[in-house]
Amino acid sequence: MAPPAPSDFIRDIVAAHVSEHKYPRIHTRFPPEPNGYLHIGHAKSICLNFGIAREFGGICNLRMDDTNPTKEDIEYVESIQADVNWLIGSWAEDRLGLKHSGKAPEAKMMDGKNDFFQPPVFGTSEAERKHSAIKLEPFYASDYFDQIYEFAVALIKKGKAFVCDLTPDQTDEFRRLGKASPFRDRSVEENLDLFTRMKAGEFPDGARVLRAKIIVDAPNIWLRDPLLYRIKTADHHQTGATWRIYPMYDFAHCLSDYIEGITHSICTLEFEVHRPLYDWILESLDLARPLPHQYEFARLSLGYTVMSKRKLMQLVEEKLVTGWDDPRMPTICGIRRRGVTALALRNFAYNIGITKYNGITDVSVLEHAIREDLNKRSHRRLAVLRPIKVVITNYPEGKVEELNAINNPENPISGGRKVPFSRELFIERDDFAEVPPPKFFRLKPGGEVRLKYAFIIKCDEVIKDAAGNLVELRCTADLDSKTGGATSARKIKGTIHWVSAAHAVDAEVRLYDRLFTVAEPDADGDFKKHLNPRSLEVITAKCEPSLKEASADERYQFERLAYFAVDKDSAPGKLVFNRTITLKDAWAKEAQKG
RNA sequence: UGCCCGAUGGUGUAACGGUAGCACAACAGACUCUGAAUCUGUUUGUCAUGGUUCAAAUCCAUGUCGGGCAACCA
Repeated sequence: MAPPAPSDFIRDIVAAHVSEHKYPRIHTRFPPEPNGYLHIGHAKSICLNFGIAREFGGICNLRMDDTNPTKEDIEYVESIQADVNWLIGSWAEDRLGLKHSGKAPEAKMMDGKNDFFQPPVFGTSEAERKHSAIKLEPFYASDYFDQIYEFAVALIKKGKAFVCDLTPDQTDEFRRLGKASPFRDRSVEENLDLFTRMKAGEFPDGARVLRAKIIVDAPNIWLRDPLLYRIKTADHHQTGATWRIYPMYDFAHCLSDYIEGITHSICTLEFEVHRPLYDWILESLDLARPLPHQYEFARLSLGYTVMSKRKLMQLVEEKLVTGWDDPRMPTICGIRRRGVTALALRNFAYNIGITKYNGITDVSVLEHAIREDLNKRSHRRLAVLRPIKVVITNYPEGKVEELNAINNPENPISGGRKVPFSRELFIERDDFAEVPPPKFFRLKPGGEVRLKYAFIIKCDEVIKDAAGNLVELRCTADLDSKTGGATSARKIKGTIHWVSAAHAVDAEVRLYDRLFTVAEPDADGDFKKHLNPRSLEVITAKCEPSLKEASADERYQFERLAYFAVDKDSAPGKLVFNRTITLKDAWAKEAQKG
C-alpha cells in the first residue's frame, strides 16, 4: 500500500508553480560536496528532491558541489553515487538527471545574450547504465569553472565586482565594521588585469580575492561585498592543475543551478541568509532564462546519534567505529549494511515531513519505519543467541523429525520449510527461570511451554555443575501435542524458539545497539563521552540449518528476537549476521517494572 | 550585538479565518504456536499578552523562548 502523496510547504509552492505553468518542467537537484559520506540527513534531502521530481514529472540532478579541492576526494564522489543509487532505486531512478561523461555546457545565444546550458540525460536505470556503451556521470560544479569565470569577468565589466588585496583578517574586520575596502573603487581595467593574473597563478594563496560590490554596511552580512573567488594553489580531483583560483560556494552554486536549468534549489535553513546574495548574483548578470529560486527546510536531527561530518569523521579516524559503513553509523552506507532497506529509509523520510522548525526527531520513528518494513518482508527463522541445553528424556535417541515451519505469516506465498527436531535441543537462556518472576510464562521447573512448531514440554529437572551453574534442563514432551496432533490445541501460555543441537549451525552474530547512551550526545559539546560501550556485542549463535543458505538479498527475523541481515563479512562456511533491530519486547518492559 | 527564521500533546507533523487531526511514543484491553504483528480503547497540545473578527492555531502588535548566519568552508 503506497502512502498518500506527501504534502509540505515546499511541495505546495511547486504545485502552485506547476498549475500556473511557471516553468516548462520542474527541475531540482541534490548537490553534496564530496568531502564525506552521505548520512541519514542527506537521505531526507534526497527523498525531498527526488520525491518532488517524481511527483511533478520533473528531474533531479545529482551534482557534486566541488569548489573546494583541498577538502574533497574522489573516494567521496564514488560513495555518494553508490548511496544515491541505492536509496532512490526503482523508486525514482528514472528521475535521476546525469550527463554524458566529460560533457561541457553548451554555449549558445538567447535573446541576444550569451547563455550556457548543461542539459540532463534521464530515464535510465542503474542496470542499464552499467551495461550501456554510453557512459553517464553526475554533474560537477567544477564542469562550470570556465563559465563561472566568464560570469565573474562579466560582473567585473559591469562594475559589480572588484579585486581586493586585504588580508583575511582585514577583510573580516572591515566587513564586521561595515567599512568599504580601500580597493573597492579600482578601475574595471585594473580589476580585469588582476583577476586574469590571479587565474594565471601569479599570486600566492590569500594574496587577493575577487569580491562582489554590493553594500558595504548592509544589515545582512552576506551582502557586505562577499568573496566570489579565492586563490588556492591546489589540484582538483576533477580539473587537476588547471585552476589556481576557485569560486566560493555562493558564486558557484546559484550559477550551477542556472546552467543546469534548475527551477527549485532546495537547501537547509542555514543558507536562508544567503538567499539575497543568490538572487543578487543571478539578477546582476542579466541572464537569458528564467532564474532558479532557493527554498530552505530544516535539516534532520535524530536522537541518539551525531550527524555532522566533522564528528562522523572523528569517529572513523579515531577508530571508535570500524569505518564509514560501520552498522552503528548514521551514514547511508552504515544503515544499509545494518540491514535497513531503502524503502524503510524512504518511509521514514516521508513520515517526518518537511518544515522550517528545528526539532529533534525521536529515533523511535526511524525504528518504527524499519520494523514495519522488515516485518512484511523478513523470512522467519529459529535461532538461539544464548543457548542452554534441553534434553527431552522421553524422546528416542537418534530419532529426527522434520517439522513444518512457516516462512512469513505476513506473506502466505512465502511458503514454508522443514526444521529438524531431536532429543537434544538448545533454547534461549532467557526463556528459562529457576525462580520465575511474576507473569513469567516461559519455562520454569515443573512448568510447561510450547516449542514453536513442535511439542509442549515440561521441565522435570535442572542439572547444575559443582559450581552451581546451569548445565542442562531435562524435560518430557507431550508427544501428542505436535502441531496437528491430538493434544495440540491445549492452551499453553508460552511458546519459545529452539534449535536441534545436532543440526544447529554456528553463526557469528553482531548485536548492534545505539551508538550513544543519551538522546543528545553533543549537548554538552563532548559527544565521545556518551559513546555506548555496549553498542556492539559479538556472539556465536545456534541457528536452524536452513540458515546456511542465507542470502544477502533477504532479510530474516530470528523469531521472538530481532531482525537480521547477512553482513558483507559473511562467507560460505562462516556466516555473519548483523542485528538490524530488535523486535519490540513487552516482556522486557514488564520485567523491569517488577 | 546585528540580521534572518521558527514556536501546535512527551516527539515529529496536519489544519491555508469556520469541529485541533495524523504518526511515533506511552498506557489499558482483545487476540496470539513470535510477550512480535494485528485489532480496540485511553491519556496528553495551539509560547504569552493584547488587538482585528460573528468566528483566530491561522491575521496584526508587543513580549518570551529556541535555532541559524556573521569562514579566502559548503
